[in-house]
Amino acid sequence: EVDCGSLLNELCKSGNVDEARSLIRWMEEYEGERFGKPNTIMYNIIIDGLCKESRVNEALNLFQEIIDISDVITFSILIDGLCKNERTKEAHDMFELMPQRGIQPDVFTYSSLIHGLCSCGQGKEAIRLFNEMIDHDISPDMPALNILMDVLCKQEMAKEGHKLLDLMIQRGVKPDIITFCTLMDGYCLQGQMKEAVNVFDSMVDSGHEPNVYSYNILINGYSKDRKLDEAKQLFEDMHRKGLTPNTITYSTLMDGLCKVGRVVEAQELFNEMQT
RNA sequence: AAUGGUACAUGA
Repeated sequence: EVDCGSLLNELCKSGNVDEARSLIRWMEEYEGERFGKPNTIMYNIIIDGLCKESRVNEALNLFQEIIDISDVITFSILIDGLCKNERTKEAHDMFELMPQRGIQPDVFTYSSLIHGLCSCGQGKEAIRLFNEMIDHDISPDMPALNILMDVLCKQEMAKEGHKLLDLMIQRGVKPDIITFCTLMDGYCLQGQMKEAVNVFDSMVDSGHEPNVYSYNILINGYSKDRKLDEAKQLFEDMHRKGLTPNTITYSTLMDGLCKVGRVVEAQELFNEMQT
């Protein structure tokens, strides 16, 4: 059973959802002879695999077939899948149908929907849901807090986000590198580079080695603020730390340079990137 | 120890 689940998982994660699906069909057919019935976990693996390939309709069809054995994970997978394919309305509907099936949303379900709503500009509703989650005595874990941080930041409420960070520290919850990066990006979005750099420093102080995300975020902040010398400086710092810039690093910096007319430097970067 | 959620750029 467990090994079969692992196999299905391997297949899905390596882009062979169809193989995994046939395997399940096979199990359904030979049920009782060699194997037992496929269980909820196995179906969840397939449904998630389909969603991750943007085949949400197929995922929904399979869901209809196995709705009687679906669980909170099945719902979370579908809500996430719908949201990531710009179908937040349906995700929301599905969320509201859960209690009718006797399934209560958990922190993953809320997080998926909150994140989805935030990504399609429904920050207010996202915040309302976060509060609803708290009211239901579901305590936010690190990813859930990071998602809330992102919601606040994308609403240009970096200052509120900063309060959330302080609150976490005060309560003995150790923010992770994503918490810091998300807040840095929030300050960058509002053009508050001094604050962003402050967060970068507190990130380092709390023992997190900056990664490519941390640098990309600050480089982007400076670029958008037309401070290309600072941005280039960070690009150098990054090298000195032994970090390898990625495509995002290059396109961020090249875009910034182009937009202030430093096209030659952008071209140089482009050449460097090819090697 | 089989399944779900979180951070960065450009472009249409």
